[in-house]
Amino acid sequence: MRGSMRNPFRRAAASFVASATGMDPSAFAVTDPPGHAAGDWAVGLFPAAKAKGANPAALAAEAAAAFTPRDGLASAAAAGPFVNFTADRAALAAGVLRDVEAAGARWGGSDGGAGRTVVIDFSSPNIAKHLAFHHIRSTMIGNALARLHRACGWKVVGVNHLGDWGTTFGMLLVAWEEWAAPGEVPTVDRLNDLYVRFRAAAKADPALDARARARFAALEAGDPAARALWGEFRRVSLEEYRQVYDMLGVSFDLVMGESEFEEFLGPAVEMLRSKGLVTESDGAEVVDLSADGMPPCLLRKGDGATLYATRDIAAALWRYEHHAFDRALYVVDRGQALHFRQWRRVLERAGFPFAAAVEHVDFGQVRFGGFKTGTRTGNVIRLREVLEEAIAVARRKIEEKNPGLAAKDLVARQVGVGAVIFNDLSNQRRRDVDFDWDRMLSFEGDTGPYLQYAHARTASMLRRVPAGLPAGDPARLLLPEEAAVLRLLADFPDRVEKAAADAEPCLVTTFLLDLCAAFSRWYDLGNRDPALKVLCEDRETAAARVRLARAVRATLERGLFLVGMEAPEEM
RNA sequence: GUCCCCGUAGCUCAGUAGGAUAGAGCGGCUGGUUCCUAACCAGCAGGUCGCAGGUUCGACUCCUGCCGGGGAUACCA
Repeated sequence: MRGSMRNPFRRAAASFVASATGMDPSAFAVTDPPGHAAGDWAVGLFPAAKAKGANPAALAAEAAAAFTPRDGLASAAAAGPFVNFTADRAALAAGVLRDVEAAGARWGGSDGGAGRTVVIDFSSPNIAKHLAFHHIRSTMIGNALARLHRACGWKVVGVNHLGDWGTTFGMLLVAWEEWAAPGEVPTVDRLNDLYVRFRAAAKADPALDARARARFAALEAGDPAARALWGEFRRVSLEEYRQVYDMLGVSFDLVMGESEFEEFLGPAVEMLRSKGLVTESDGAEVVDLSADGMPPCLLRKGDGATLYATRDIAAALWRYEHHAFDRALYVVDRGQALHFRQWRRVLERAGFPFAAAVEHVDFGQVRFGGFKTGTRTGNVIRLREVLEEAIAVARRKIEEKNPGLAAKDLVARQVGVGAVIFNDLSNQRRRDVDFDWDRMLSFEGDTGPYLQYAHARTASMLRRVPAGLPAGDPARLLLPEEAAVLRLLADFPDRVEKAAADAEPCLVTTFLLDLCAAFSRWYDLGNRDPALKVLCEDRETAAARVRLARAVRATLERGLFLVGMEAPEEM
């Protein structure tokens, strides 16, 4: 955790050490002592030792000796080169509860992004195909980043940039015209099959590819029949996707297809040409990037058709023109890293100041049975199928564990979908993921349902809070297990901010796991000793613990929301 | 060939400003439920942090090389 953090206790620790050594607080990292046995927070004196050429242990001893209680810190003790700080327990509880309660629904957020706009390109499937399981990656990472940025005060424009243009649609037109039954109404299922069938057929008969190119050319030229059919393909795809997005709880501010950028492609190429960036190579128009150690960026094929890079350049220009972003995130798998490096370099070379604000938020690929999944290889698991299976498993669990539950179907959806979402967001996004049904459908251990379960337990407990409890004095929260929970709660705003800044949702999911573990340990104390229950006999103590439980519940709900998960009250 | 990512416990992963005995979950073995929801908690076993050098007072973390896995590498996206 950095010195510029918002956690007031960490700040206090850093600023004390800074004042004791005459340095800037930002020079010091505030860490967690191993197992928190020696204190709540620790500061290593290494930076000061380096600056002064002194022994860090001596500096730590000196600083600890000079410590007087302040800002919620009760004591400081040197341990080798570290100073370990222990919170004043009552002040820790009072400070954290006050912050959580005062922030209300905005807890964890900030106004750090106020006045700034971020455009987030996510999900962005190619239409006329199923949403495959791997689409969950861009969709849920992007959705989490959108929510995280909003929580940090940014204006967010979430864009679903549909792949609805290109020679693929020439193939589909040919396939449909060739193989569809008279009067047949297209479905995504059917289109997906036709696409696969076409590719197989084209292997044997190259003439089909030529026809596909011709049909796409007709589509581009505005051929009414081609346009109408394409429009129908697009419509049924969007309807199918809408259902899956609804299941996932995902929405967009803008749904735009590549087709809509058609008119900007020519001008974009001309603009680059006017800047002297376009050269001809083997009949194609390219931006030479050999000086940057990269292959050329192709703008136009030999036959004059534009490419992916052309469209992304035009789209970036459009987005800056219409949304004047301060940050633009492209949540796209790592396989396209070179494309995005080239694209960004072209924007830089063209002299656009916003080129520095665009980021490829890359993520690892999904593999199944050792192979990359994808429509082209036929190694496809449908996202919808995974979600439905998870919901079914959740439904069975509910029947087994909580048969009296009222809204079984609703909760089964929340939990099943939550399990799948959490599974995707629980690791660093850059890691490749192996699709594994057992892990996906596991509801125990470090899983989404574990988080939701902890939330449901707090909610359930809070429903039983007796009337007329006193206000709740934080000074009653003196158990070490309570301190552990409070320490974590105090870190929540920093984690949210860092997750947005690093575009890394797993900073929130791993935080939530830590919080749940700390909460569960605290809660479990009541199984051994009724006096350690939240709702214990002593009304003063119960009142204080209820406040802490409410803070935990609020943080779990908020954290789950930020990563795109539901927080059921019962399960 | 070149470039990028990864390599931490049997499995899946945290550990990311270089700092105190490397932490979880799963799986295995032991315990805990007259219950604020056990979808939980506690304990035990399990590690040459891929290998070899280097920088440093100090390296899982930074640098170099090697090995292993994955990806990318101009007219697909």
